[in-house]
Amino acid sequence: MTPVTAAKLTTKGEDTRAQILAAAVDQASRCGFESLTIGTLAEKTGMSKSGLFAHFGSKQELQLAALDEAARRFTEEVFMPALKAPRGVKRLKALLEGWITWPQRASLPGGCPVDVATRVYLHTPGAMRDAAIERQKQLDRELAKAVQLAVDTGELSPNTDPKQVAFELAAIVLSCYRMTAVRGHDEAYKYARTAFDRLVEANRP
Amino acid sequence: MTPVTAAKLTTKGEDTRAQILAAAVDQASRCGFESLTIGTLAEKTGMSKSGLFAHFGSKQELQLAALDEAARRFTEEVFMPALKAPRGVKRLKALLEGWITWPQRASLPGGCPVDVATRVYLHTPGAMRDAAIERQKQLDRELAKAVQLAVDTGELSPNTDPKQVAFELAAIVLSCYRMTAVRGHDEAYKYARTAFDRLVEANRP
DNA sequence: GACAGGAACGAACGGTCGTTCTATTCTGCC
DNA sequence: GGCAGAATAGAACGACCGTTCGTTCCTGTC
Repeated sequence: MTPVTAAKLTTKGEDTRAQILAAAVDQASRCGFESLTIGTLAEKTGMSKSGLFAHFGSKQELQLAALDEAARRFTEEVFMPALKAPRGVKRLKALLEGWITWPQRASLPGGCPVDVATRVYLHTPGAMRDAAIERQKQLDRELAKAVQLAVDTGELSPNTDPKQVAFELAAIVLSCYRMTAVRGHDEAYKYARTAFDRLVEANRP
Repeated sequence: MTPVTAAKLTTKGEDTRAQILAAAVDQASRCGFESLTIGTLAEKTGMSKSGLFAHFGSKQELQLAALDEAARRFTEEVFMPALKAPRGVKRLKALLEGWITWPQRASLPGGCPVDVATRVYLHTPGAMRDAAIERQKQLDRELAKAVQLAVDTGELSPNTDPKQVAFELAAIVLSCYRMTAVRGHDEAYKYARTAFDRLVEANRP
């Protein structure tokens, strides 16, 4: 019964661990990282609590692993694709589009899981909070870099403060997520795109 | 031992209830509404679990009451003071200032509790989610009204879409809260104020 | 001072949580 | 094919959760 279509790249343990994490990210996106109970997750994956637990050793490790997995997916499904767009404003636009539409595309009904994690743990000191903040810092740096490239191409004014624009880009995304829940996707996307256009326009040379 | 400094305006029950809610808002702001356990709150107020519980009848009622109380405070401490500023851009500015600095001023280390509640319950259906979303809708309406006044005074272009500007104002606040946690108050305020100025400038007649 | 009603307490409930332990099944390697 | 070790199961634990119940205390009224 061993699959012959591919050479074995992972042990069984790594495989189930990946399955668990996929379910965990889904669950965390749906109902927040706080809702990541061992029991629920065990039921969802058809495992026993103890069997699942053994893969992580503690609930915190499970949560941290789920956060890592979510961040990995964000990089893979939002950030990397945007790099295919030519550097400059087009790439910023691709980044925004990917970012705001990702939850819908990736069937993450709770919205960007990293965002969810940050929201939940921002004010409760601990390892999860530290990890979430670190992710956000990293994101800020990447965002500012992408803005700087748009300055370098001459599409944005040399006086542009990349960190300021990164702040406003994040602002658009956060407000978009909020409005998605309050008024639905369509309206949220519309406002976000208009805000982006105005942000770019305001920083033209 | 009855206080004689004032006529009795509240019964003892109402008084302790208010004390409980004050502690609840503080706790919710610190660690999120999910952390509002009966036991923790009882310990914090020096009451017994059952004595505290009797005031609300269920945990959900307690949470809803705490959300109401937080919203009431927001209205009282952020929205109403801003109405003292002359209608138009100055009032918008006052609103933003009050909004972003409120958590610090009111010793709400977890940030605006209504925002925290929205973040936590946005994706978990139930009464708390409904209540939080209703608050946000209400806030959007008030924001758009305030923007409309700035159009009426001629400070903003007649072509201005008040809902769009309200979206971007909320965006600034959300990004400011995020950055407060990531990089501290000073930097967050600076970016927020710059973003506000740009937003106003972009909508000049 | 007796009394009624609200306010608060203390103990206990069933349930779920994360975690631990031991036992069993499965997998990969010689 | 057999064996070591990983992977999983099952039962049980102490802690805490929200909630209930009966009792006690306080407060205002006659």
